Amino acid sequence: MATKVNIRDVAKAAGVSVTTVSHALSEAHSSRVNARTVEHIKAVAGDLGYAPNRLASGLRNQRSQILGLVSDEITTTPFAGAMIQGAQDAASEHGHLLMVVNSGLDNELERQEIRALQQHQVDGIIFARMFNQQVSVPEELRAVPTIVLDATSDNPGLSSVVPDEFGAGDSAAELLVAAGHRRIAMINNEDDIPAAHGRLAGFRAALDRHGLRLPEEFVVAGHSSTAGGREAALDLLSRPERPTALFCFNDQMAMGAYQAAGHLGLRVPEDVSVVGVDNLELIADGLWPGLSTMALPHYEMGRWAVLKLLNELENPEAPRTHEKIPCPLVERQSVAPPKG
Amino acid sequence: MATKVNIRDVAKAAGVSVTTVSHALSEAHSSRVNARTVEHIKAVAGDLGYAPNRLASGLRNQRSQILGLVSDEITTTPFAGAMIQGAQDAASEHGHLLMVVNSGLDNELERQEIRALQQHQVDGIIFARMFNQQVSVPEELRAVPTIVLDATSDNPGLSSVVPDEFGAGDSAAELLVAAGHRRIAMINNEDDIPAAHGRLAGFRAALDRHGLRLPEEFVVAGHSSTAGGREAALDLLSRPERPTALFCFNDQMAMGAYQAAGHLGLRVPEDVSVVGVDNLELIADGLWPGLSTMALPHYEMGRWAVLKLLNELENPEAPRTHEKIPCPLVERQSVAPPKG
DNA sequence: TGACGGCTGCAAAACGTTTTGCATATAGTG
DNA sequence: CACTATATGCAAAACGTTTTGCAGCCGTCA
Repeated sequence: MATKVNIRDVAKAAGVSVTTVSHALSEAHSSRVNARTVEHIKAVAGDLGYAPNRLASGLRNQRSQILGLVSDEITTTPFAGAMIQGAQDAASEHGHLLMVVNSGLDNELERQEIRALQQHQVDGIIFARMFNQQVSVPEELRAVPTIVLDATSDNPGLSSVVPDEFGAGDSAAELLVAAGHRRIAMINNEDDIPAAHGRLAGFRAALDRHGLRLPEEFVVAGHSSTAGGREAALDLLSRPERPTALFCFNDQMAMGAYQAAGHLGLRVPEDVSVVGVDNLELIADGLWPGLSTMALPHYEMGRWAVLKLLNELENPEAPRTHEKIPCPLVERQSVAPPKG
Repeated sequence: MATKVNIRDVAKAAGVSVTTVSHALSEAHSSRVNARTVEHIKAVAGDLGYAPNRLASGLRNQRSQILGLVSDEITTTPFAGAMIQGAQDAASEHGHLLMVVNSGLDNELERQEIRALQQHQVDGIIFARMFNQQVSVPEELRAVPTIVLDATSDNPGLSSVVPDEFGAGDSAAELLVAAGHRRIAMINNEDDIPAAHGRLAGFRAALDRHGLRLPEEFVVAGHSSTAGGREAALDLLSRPERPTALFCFNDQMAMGAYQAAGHLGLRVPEDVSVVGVDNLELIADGLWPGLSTMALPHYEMGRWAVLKLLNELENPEAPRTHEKIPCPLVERQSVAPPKG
């Protein structure tokens, strides 16, 4: 392992002082040194493969150029990847790196990890959840600029970003109404979470707008899983007055709806149209026919969180904001006009 | 934001020198200071909420306590989460933190990210791929201790860890044979990758062991996707001498096999048994009936990689090793004895 | 009583940067 | 030619640790 080359080596090789090298390389201060010298120093630095030690510069500048990302159940959800990628892309574009920790549901461990992040002098922290929820962030975060990702904080002093759940429900209804459906049911998640309330509210609002009432018996809630969706769909689709279209809380429940339809001898989309939420490629692309679904903007939320954090770091007085990011429709083949 | 408390503040508050505080807190050197003093210093440090600045100690010790994890397509695969979690858990248990970067398929970007990691003085790097493959690692990694994760390197000087693909195929065959099947087909991935070769070889070896030949026409390769699995299964299951059991390259292809079976009026597992590989909860748990499948040990591989890296850091002369981790069977309901 | 050894604890240097203040050299002006 | 203004580069301090070498103090033993 070639022993590391430091700024002193560059100075020696270029025949100038350490100061001059630092200035020459610093963009902001390079005006203080002769253009020809700058050129020369850069060449020498390049030849030597010099790369500044960020530990040292972080120490000196009180700015580590590291952002912490603390998340919960990264393992059990397929969304984590997109969120991390969005955050990392944004960070990388601005010369920052991401330190990722996750602690499952263990609060004590989470606080410990946050302290570890702080010891490494992270410049700020993204506090991420894997599904939209209301959280109260650990108190150790008081000491660090923080953005809440895919959740809202009880502390309004923290900026946050969540999907536009209402809009997702609204767009799904629009899609089905535009296809000509009138008898549309929703298979909701039984949990008391913003996504369930928001999607239902948006869905209902859009139907209202079109003069279509959503009858109570056309909203059935189940466990948020394929099995839960299957049971709910079995119920709805075996009624005498069955709906011609189903809006499902998520793609997993929509997968259950497909299974129920198949079991009852109904075809998607000829006999029943289905719309999901999440755009899990694995499911939405895998189902046959492909599932039209509202994509959850995990990548964009990750990006937004980092950008916002960097902005607040730059400008500590910037107002805190609470962003909702739209959920675009991804059309596949699960929606068709109702028969007859 | 309360201004940070440093070791000097602790020393002042405790009425001793900075050195003494450092020694008292250092476990290894705490013998150099009176036990009562140690006690006192620890108390004061606790009261003040002192936490050592790792940037500074890293600079001084030439040991950042940071590990880099560079991966490719974290977004598009659901495995990334488990791999990262495994790595992070192991790192955290040993007082290290993980810096995660991913670069999609952009090699230039990847090298850039690796250099960024190096600037932050990571102690070592995990070079991870999202599916088992042969790689030649970027040359910048020559300068840092590196472990290859879910891939093998053309450079044998790098330790690596992959799933036991052969074993997965072997166990799958064992399961089906034990259930009484004789006419068993494999739906393989058409790509020229270790997983495809390994699983097929293991599968074939186990059948051989039981005196069952795997006829060439019972190995059909398709695109690694639900659609690819569907087509292959459609082919296999509509033959006059159709197989009674299908071993699928992965869970997505198995999902396609379910669809094909459904389409042909065959039931799983009564008419055809199915086994997958991956144990993607989303699919394996979501399918109806649940899919029996060989779990890919992503969590364990992540763990192993970090542990091995830490070990090589500790002990640079440790021999490099190339590990295969077993793929345990996760039984659900997709296997039953053949009819008649 | 004097010397020696063992405990304690301290001062200072080092890790690799960045930046301020100052010194020198050069050019510009009356 | 004297003097000022400007351009260029350097030395040194600081960021917060860790660790080596040394000094003071105490007790012990001859």
